[in-house]
Amino acid sequence: MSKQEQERSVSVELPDGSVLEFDEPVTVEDVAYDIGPGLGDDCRAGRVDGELVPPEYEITEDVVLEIVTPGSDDYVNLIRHSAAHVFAQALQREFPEAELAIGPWTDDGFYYDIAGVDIDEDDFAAIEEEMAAIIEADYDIERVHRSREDAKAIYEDNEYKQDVLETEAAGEDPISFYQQDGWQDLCKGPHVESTGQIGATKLLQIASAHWRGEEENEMLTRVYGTAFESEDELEEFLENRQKAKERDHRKIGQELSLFSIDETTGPGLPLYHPNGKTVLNELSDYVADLNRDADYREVETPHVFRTELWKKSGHYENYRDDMFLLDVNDEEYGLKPMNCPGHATIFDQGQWSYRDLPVRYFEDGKVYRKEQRGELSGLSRTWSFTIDDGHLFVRPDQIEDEVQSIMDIILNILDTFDLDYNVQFATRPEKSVGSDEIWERAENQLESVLESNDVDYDIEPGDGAFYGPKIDFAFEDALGRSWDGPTVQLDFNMPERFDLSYVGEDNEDHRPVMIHRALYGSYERFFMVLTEHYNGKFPPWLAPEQVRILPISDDQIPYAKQIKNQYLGDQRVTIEDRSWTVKRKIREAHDDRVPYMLILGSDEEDAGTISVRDRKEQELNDVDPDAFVDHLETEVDQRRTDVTFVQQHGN
RNA sequence: GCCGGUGUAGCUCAGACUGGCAGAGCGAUUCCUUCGUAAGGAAUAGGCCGAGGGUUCAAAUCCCUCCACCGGCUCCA
Repeated sequence: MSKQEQERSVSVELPDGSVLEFDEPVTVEDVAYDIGPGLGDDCRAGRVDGELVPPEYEITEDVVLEIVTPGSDDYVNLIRHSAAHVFAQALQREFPEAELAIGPWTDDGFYYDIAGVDIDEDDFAAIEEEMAAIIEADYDIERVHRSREDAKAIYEDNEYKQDVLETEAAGEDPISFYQQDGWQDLCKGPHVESTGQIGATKLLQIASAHWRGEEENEMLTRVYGTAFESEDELEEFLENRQKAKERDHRKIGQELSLFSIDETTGPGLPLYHPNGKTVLNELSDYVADLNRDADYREVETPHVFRTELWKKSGHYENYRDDMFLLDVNDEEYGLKPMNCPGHATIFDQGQWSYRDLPVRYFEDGKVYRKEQRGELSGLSRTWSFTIDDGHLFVRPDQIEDEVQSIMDIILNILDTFDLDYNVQFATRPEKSVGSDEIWERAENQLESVLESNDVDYDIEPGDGAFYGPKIDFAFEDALGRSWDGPTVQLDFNMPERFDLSYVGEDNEDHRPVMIHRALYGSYERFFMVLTEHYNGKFPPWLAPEQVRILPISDDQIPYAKQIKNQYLGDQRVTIEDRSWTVKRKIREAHDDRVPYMLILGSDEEDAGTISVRDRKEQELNDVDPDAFVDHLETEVDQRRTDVTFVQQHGN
């Protein structure tokens, strides 16, 4: 290192905002010791400008630094990274022929991609036993550097590690390795100091992945696992994981008879049962109200069109392989994969003045897309689904206002359902139509709305639709997988293709801009998200069965009918008339997640009252039926999430 | 589409490795019970063991092909 460089100084900003100045060279560990000797001793890694690095990492420019110590949030990532190594070592003890690819930590654990070995989950026990032995032995985990030449020799027979040497580690010499107990792995760290510091670890599942995530590359075996500082945290994680599985919409969908997908009727083609359709209808009514309030006009288009339409729109060119095509009298038709070309055609039937715009259409439009077979899954990925699809035809000067008002509706909806979400702003993809100027303009307009609404969002470069940039709202399912929901997409392309126009103030023809927007996204997916979000306990306004009346004995069935007819004509109410014990009736109602049970015995009948029990196991006796009905109607009208009658009317 | 796993009663699952009468619990039906807060009792019915082909004296079980589902990867207008 030259003198000149040594004299250079770097500034290091710490999480509390303070800034320290150092002369180069300085490492993460040096900084830690500079702050305090205790911190220096505890320093296990650093997060430098967002990236996790080992203590020896040399800081060569101004950075933001967080010191990682046992107990800090990042420390679990070191544990998981080291657990991945322990797994790999254990694997190779059991299966010496196993070839290692890469083994990073993830949000909730780690994985290791391996090749050359045929294992399944039955092998986990043996490998975990070996892992436990390695952890028990508490081997030191040491970072060593080997020459590029040595590294190449070590991985002579491992094409994956060679690939890593040529890519991630390109230009590096020496190469960073970590070793424990004589076993080593090419790795840039960071890790914990010894295998004994891995508090608890478990292998979770076996899967597969293409090398480097490229479809043309070969398939590797991927073993997922997790690790924590303590056994308790692992237990908690496993419990949560189990609970999440219980919330799976496919399971709840069957339990509550919401929907089914039948092998005979076809894959990815959901059949909605009465209970599911009730929820869908409520959802549809809700957005129909919002749409009418925002001056949308409802339209309807058929499920099948001539493919001429998609040749015109450009979808045919891009997606014909994923469309369901039909031969009708030697003409090609296809099930519609999108609603927008139909809506554009409707717009094109009219003559429009600049004063008529924006024109806003909406339709609950069922579309059909032949998704990859391996992707079909419950309601999250289907061949047929319904989009609450809106298309706006606007003047260029109206874009921002319109996108803003769509934003308002979406944020309002998300609030109604109390949903967590992530927002992505997706920009121009490689395969796209439209000029540079058009794209830039569209992207700027969307981003400006995001900024002015103070929405947190990630930019996804190149992830936009082929016709325009978009804003996507994504939800996570019970298993942590992310799915797109609401969306706003600008489209400067389709108006061109359909030669849409309006007459401007200047009496000349002008090109409108099209905005595609969905509030739920697809009903299927949104239904899935809600089912899992509520764990099947739908808010009263959505619940397929809002009230179940439980007569104590058959003698009260007439009274039950009377209560239902007299007070609950507008609600979804059933009477449990099976000759079961009361205990059994209550248990069943809880299992069915019915918001409210009305329990009617001779006491209630004599007094003309009801006993109300809610699904939160709260109960109130001697209730005036009118008071209950009023409350329920309010909960439904206000689309409240919680059932609150008992706590609000109890003592 | 790719890799791996799994398909047995309405549901959850045993049986499969090692071929030899297709099972359990829940649910359903019928009867008894009429019940006061999370499963009352008894009996009965219920199956092309995903589909097709093969091996075998004999196939839920072994082999092949296909279909569907599950997990992951890739894709996703």
